[in-house]
Amino acid sequence: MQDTSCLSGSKFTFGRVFPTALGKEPGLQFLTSLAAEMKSAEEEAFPGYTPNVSLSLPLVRGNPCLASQYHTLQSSPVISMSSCHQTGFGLRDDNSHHNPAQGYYLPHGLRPNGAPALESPRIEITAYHHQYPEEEVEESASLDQAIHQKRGVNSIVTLTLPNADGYRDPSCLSPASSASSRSCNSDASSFESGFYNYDNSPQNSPWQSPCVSPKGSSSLLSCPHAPLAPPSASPRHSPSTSPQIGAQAEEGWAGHGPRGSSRPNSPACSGGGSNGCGSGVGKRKYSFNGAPYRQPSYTPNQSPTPSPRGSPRVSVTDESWLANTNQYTNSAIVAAINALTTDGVVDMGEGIPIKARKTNLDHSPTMSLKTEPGGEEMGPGSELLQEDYISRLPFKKEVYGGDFLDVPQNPYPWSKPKPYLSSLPALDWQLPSCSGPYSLQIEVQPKSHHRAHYETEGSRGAVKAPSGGHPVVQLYGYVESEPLTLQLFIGTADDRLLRPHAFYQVHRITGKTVSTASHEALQSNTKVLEIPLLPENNMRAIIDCAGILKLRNSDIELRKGETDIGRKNTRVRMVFRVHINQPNGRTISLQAASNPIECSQRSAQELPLVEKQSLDSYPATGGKKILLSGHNFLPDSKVVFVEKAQDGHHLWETEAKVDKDSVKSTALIVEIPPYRNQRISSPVQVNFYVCNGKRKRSQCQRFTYLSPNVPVIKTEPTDDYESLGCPDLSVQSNPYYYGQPRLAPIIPMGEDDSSLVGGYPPCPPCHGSASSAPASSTPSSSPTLHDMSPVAYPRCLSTSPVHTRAGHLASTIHEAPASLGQPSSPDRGIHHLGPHGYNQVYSNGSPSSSPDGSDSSSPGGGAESPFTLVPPTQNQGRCSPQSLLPENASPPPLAVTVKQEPQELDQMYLDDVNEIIRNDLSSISVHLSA
DNA sequence: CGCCTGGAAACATTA
DNA sequence: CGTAATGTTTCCAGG
Repeated sequence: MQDTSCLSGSKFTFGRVFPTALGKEPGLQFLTSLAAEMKSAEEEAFPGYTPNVSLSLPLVRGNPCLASQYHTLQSSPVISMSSCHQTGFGLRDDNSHHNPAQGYYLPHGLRPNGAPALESPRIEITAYHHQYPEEEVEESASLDQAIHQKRGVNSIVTLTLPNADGYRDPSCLSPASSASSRSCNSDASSFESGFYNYDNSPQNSPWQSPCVSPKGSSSLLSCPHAPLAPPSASPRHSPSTSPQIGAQAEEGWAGHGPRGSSRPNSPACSGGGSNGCGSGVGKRKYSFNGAPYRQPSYTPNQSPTPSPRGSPRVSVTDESWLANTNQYTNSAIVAAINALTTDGVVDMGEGIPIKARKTNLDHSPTMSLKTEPGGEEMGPGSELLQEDYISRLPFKKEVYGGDFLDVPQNPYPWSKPKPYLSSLPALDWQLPSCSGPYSLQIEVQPKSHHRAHYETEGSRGAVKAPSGGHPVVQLYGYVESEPLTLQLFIGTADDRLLRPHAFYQVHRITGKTVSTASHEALQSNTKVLEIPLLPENNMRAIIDCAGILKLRNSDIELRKGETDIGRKNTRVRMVFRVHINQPNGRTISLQAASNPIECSQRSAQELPLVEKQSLDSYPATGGKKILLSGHNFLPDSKVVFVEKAQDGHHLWETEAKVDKDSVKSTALIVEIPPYRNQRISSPVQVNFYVCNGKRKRSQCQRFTYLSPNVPVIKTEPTDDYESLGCPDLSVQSNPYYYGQPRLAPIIPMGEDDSSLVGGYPPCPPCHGSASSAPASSTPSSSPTLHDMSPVAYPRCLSTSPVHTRAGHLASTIHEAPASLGQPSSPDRGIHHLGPHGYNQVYSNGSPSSSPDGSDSSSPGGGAESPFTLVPPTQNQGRCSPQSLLPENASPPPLAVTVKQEPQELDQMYLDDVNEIIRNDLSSISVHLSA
């Protein structure tokens, strides 16, 4: 089933893009095919095409929807990506550049039409971007905001949606789910889903056709649906959320003051997963029960969260630095806006509800955005800004628009909108951690466990480092005297592409014990903590101001567009971003994600966690002992080695011998079991996990069996591997990647590869601290991903991944758009699903330079947008700079790396979740198909 | 008094 | 359908 669903999902999503690939082949083939296709596609699409960049952007836009979709897809996508990478790499050397890009692009590709997207995309994209940014709110209010957003409080209409949507939806299934959800939910989500759905469902059609077209992104807008959606959405929203208070109330859904009343059922529902929608809906309703639910906390006005408005800004400091940042960004922003406006506007207009538009219009002027004093206006002000963006952005607009409209009232001051945000890449985009001389690294990783607090609880403090201190992030290679802003948000830690976590939000911690100034902002429903990176501090920041807030599963799942399931989805990563303006007007955006952080009290106490392993590879003969370091190991813990085929099928599974005498809660010695085939000619990658019981498994860790004769590094072999069923193999020296192939792929590509990075392969795990987890690389950067687990989405991988990627891709594209031109990128995008997807688009500005600029992007384009993308090469971002270096050295291996991908291993764990998701997807897909 | 926490009861779902 | 195993969310209490 899952498979099916997945597949279907994928199809939907990007089906167009490479439907065949996805749809057709499930497992390995899937990858393989993808790769092939990718190549072909690329070729086709862009035969000559260069890479790039530009395209990507477009895609993105086009797909805002896509994004959503992909989100959903994501999981699977990953895999694809990998394949892509491989392909890319292998295949194209020529393209190599492209490849990378491709990877990134893939997503675009995802968009099926990618191409189309390209065109329009620009606009759309822009909007897209903007949207997010727009949202930002500042301050503490953020919480509220966040909440609102999530809940839709704000808005009006769809409050919810927006949030959800935000990235999430997209990711999620939205499409698929959306469909279902819609049905279920009804409108509410609709608007969001609107886009998503539209995309999705329609997508099939729509996308491809209409939407896809250029504006795809705008699709929302552009798409008739979109517009419609909004309306409907609004309604929904309204219903659900009503505006502010009302909304809250609604949101409050749950109402219940004390839990007593009833908790919302949510979670469980989610569990239901598939039903999800239906149930979800139901749930919510139930939850609504009238009770006001907790509003208290969030209610808008009140400031729900602790952070009161006041605090937010609190420190002058914050503002000041903010100001700085803004300043410089402003120009860029403005430019972007203008650009955006153009395209976006138009579309937007259509898509957007009247109200929204109005606002937009009004605001538009906004450019000033930044400014906005805000005042209470916050609502307004922020909205304004947003609106602008919104207008541009299809969905958001809608969403926000609606929200905004309603919102106006928001009492919160959120604040000031930071204009510049708007132009920034969406939070679900995958960005590299290194670009050119710059490298964003997590010098000190956060602890693997951090109990998140509920809104009903007081803060549980800032995330800490294993040493007792706090995480530390540093930007290397920046020699300017101008301070920068480090953004922090809570991202997912599953095997899908990194994206904002729907069930967790960063929580700003203030107080005498906090030495780092921070400021909250909202970006597409995701709270973003902005921390100053000062030259005087060597561009290093101690993150002692960030806690993690847990949102109730039921609340989130009820959202219209939300497709993710909260149950057992308790791992997160801290995601850091920095945007560096370049003299040429472009902006380089870097991202680094931390190792996974388990946020559930119970899971943290019971689930085994492998942070380090003394050996990552060994000859197939096995027999050697490995020391595993981590937590929650028990005398009866078991270590299971598994090998899965690309399609997720188990090829081999065996329990390794554990030295029970040496077992400690934090260490365990296991003997490497002999591989099933002692005559492998190339490295075979397998996974292993620690199991304390049926439902208590650690995430999968990677391990590579080497050919007795061959050295590890080999390259490629993909095929072989594939045949074996092994996902990756090799190369990886990095142990951890697993996660997502994406990483690997990385590639240099980039647009230019230029970037340096490109050259490098993905960075391995560099994380600074890395020590701990293996960090896999996650897409984002981080290494860590590991398997966290759970999340499983495994099976779907194939499918899902797609989605995801798409999403990412999209994102990538966005940036690109700006710079790159649309064109090419798009194409590529399409092709490349690339796992990498990430890479981004941005990359180079070159693009911008080039062509795109003009064209394409108009919207946000390059010019406008400030950023350029970076090339990410490594998309993964993660690379740690340092690591990178090394790796670079080893680059070759890289290639290899790419292959890998996916590991679906984890999936097993995830299964629960995955299944659910799948089910949802399947249903969705079904709908779609229908 | 308020922030942090660790623990755990009360609920909810899933097996 | 009842029960056990799991998970989530809300409370409590101590530092």
